[in-house]
Amino acid sequence: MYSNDLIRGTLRTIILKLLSEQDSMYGYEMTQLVRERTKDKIVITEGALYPLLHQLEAEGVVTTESVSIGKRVRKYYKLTKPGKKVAREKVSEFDEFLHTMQILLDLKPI
Amino acid sequence: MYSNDLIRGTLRTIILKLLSEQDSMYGYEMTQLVRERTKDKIVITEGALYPLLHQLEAEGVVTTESVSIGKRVRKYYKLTKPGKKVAREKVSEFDEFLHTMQILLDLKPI
DNA sequence: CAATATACCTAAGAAAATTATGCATAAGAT
DNA sequence: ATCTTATGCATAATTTTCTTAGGTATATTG
Repeated sequence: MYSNDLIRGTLRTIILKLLSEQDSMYGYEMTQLVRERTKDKIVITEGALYPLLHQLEAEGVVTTESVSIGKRVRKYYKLTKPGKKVAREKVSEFDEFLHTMQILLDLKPI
Repeated sequence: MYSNDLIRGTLRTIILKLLSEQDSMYGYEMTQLVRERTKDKIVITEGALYPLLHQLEAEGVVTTESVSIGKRVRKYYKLTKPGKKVAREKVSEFDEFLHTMQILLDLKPI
């Protein structure tokens, strides 16, 4: 698990990337997928995730659909058409940013 | 210039890295070096920088020395011995973090 | 001699996250 | 059977970190 300040600022990018791959996802699923892929090195907290998802919805980046699974409800999130563009731009901006940071910090490429 | 939320959380790492290369630097010099190296894509604001430098001093990561240049005063910052270790760890943690993000976001290495 | 660059600093407020809750159902373990 | 863990949503108080906006002063350049 990385210290918090590293992860700070990356959450939006991560979520948009996942949604641009998976077509449709619910919150809990996102937290688990990130844990899996990063071997618990990046853990998304719910207190950060849900407010962000609501914000994305308010911005029109995603739409939601609630689906009943037994007696529980899952809320699926899906990128809107403009949301897809936002996601592409955000990920590509982050990509560029990583390059810049590698140069700035004189880190070896992978 | 990247959107602010990307840079968020990276300032401490950047400063520690610069200090571990340059031996001794003053605040304004840091802002200029970062601008140069990143071609203005990352710009450190003074409102963020100086409080951080004071914090690093309070933590014992750096020591300071004020030097008069004509009638102006420059405040040079230098890593302490434990500070050097802190810097190495921080940069290497960030390096690892970048790798993890590249995998998570499925970005091509450079 | 005016504008820009150098050089430090702080304070108010915003933004994004953490931490701590809360509620409820489902599944697995003892 | 029942206790714990996992699933699944959510919010509210606080903290951290940054932006924005100031303030002061000297040095340099056009």
